Amino acid sequence: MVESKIFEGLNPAQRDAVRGYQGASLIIAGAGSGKTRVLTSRIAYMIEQGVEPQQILALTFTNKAAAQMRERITAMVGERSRFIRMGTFHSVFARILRENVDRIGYPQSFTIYEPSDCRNLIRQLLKEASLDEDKYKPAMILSRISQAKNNLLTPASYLANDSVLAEDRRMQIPQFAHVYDAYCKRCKQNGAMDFDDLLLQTNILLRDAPDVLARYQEQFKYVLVDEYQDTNYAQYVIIRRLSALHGNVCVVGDDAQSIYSFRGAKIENILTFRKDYPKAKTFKLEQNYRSTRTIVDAANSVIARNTRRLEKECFSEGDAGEKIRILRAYTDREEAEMVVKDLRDRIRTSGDAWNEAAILYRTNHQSLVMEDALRHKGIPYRIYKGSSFYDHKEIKDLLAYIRLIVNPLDDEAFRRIVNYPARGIGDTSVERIDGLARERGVSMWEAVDGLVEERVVSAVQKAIARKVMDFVRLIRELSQLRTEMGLYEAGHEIAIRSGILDAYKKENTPEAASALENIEELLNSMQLFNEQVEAQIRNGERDGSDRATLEEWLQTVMLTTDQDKADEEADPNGKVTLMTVHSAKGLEYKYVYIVGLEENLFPSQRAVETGGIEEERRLFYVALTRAKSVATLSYAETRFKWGSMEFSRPSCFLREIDTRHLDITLSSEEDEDMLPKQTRDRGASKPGGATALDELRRRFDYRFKQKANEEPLGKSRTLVTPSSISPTRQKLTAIVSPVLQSHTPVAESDYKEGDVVTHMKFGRGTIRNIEKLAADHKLTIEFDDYGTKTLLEKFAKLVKP
DNA sequence: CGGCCCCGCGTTTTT
DNA sequence: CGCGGGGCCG
Repeated sequence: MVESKIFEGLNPAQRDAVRGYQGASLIIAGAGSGKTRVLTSRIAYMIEQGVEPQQILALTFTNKAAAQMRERITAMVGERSRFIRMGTFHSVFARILRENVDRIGYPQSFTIYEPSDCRNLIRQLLKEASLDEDKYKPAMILSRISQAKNNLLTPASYLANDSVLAEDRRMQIPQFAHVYDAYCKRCKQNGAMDFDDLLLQTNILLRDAPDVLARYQEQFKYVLVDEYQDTNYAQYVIIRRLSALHGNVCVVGDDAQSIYSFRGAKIENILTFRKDYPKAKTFKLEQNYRSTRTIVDAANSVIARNTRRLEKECFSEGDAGEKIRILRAYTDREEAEMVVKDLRDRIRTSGDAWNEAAILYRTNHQSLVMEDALRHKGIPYRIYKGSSFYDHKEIKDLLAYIRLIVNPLDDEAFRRIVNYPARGIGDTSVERIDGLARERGVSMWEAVDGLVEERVVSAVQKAIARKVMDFVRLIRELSQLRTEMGLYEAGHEIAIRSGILDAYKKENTPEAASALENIEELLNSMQLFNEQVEAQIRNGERDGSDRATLEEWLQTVMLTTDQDKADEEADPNGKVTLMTVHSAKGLEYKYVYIVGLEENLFPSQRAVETGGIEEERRLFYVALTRAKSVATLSYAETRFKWGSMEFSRPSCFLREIDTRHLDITLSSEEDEDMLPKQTRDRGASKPGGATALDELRRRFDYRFKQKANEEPLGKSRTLVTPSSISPTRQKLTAIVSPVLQSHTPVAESDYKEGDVVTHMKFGRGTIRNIEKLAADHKLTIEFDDYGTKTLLEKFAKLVKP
């Protein structure tokens, strides 16, 4: 039998995974193992074998992944791919919900709450219940609600669950269950679902409407799931339910890359898949086509320390490549300079474009120092940040108009725009409308009628009632006009008649200009959406009477982030990419810098405290495996945290990399002590030869005495900048020395309590406290003009007057 | 009713 | 340090 072209260029393991599409399958796909290729080839092969595209349901986590997959499948099987039901969990089930939502008591025109709506609603409810926001922190309530929904705990089941209730009491939020209950009731009353509802309500629908379940079970003969390691319980149950009839469920993922537990992802789903589906076939994609052997082996040596793993042995058949270097810096600023210098040298000598390099960090704020350093050297960069466009106020406002037009029950939208732009309806009036709504158990929109019906109305109240009615009329008119004109035209009209466009046009600021641009972009997306729908109609994929609607566009917009369009800019040489490790998942760069490898940062303190070190290690694994040719790691020994200097110790992950893959540039005698310790106790020093301690002294001497000697004693103590360090010395810094920190004796401080000193910036001050630290003294100084500050003696540049 | 100031707080975030 | 929210004042 002639094998299909689909199999060309696939290795045996990949071929097996493509071919075995009947029944349940687990495809364990290591980093860079061609996962997407296998998944898309499998779908293409299924279609080639006669499976109807409509019978295939393929679920992803991002729109980008879905689009990419569809594109690749189209390349293999052509336009038939359009009929595959493929998209994100949220978008696919939002659509299914929309078609059946009457079965679970929501209006067909339900809108989707974005996180800030949810938070506002929670604040509202806390106020109504007279609960203290200091104890019931909205963010915490929100995440707990999210957790409950992800675990399919409805308010009713929550109230019946002693263990979660006990947990609430322990967390000092005994009333949480009632807040949760009120939240769900209010959402339903408002005809609104949050992101988590899209999964929870889908479960409720499939549970309570057996005919609906049966219909989709029959339709989706094949269910495929990408990034299975990141699915939560709600998603897990949906998958189980939908595939129960045919049993053709294929999940693809990598347990080693499960990094979203904080959002409810359950690594158990992939770990125990074979128990859930005992007849499942397992395929392992273990060959890494992305990275050098060094990188793959180094990553393996780290992840091997995790206990909760699926058995697999990833390997690369590429070059050994360069060893991994570790840059050690004294401060976060110096770290940035070293990284940027190294990066620049790398690009210059290789002739590669800037966009071959990425700087990855654990937390977003770490980008700031990196940006400074890049700007300073004039290197083009871009920050890949996960903000959606509805983070912008102007977008939220315009969307609120559209939401209210689509679904007048949406109180959060109502509240947001009833007086925006200002039309003389103040807080008091809004609260009155809200009061009426609560009293009658209806939405604010419906309660407005009550406002005018009120028997006793003063002149003022009459005036306000008139203003509110004007607003209501405006929304009604806008709602009317969307049936009369095209999508884009309606959107434009809404932007004008709401007054939003005017408000920004009047304001002659750069911010206003950017707001107008964003609005324009949003309107353009309507145009684009409309064109897409028109094309579908022309292709016969869609009924001619079924034109693009505002509802449909809105739903798409609410479930889209602008991640993918931030991709490439016109710059021929590209830009260096800066992003969090989380955002980097799925991406790859020739040169990867992982910065801030320090205890309490990466791994994060929280993770260590809550026993989440394994996930943190997976995160590091993800970071490392982004690199194609060269991975460079860095850490700083001190770092600015919330305005003050903090000491940091090298990350345990640095010590977990098999030293064979590290570039250690020290002489052998020093190696013994300077190497990351994998077995030895920290701080133990070897008899004879140079000890770690000696080395540390030498370095400090070098760094601080040298400078001090050049200048009049006691005048100032400057930190040596990387550029002033000799090349050989710089190599010296390229090692890990986790052993040293806490055992360094410190010379007495040059100061004593009560000393009066002068600081460059803060002026005159008095030393109030001196705290002895590992390698320095922490001075608490009360400045005459700047209040009390904590400074490090080494860096403070103090002068005795 | 809106603007300004001060206080508190501060992982990661595909939807 | 930098942002957002709430409170207070004009």
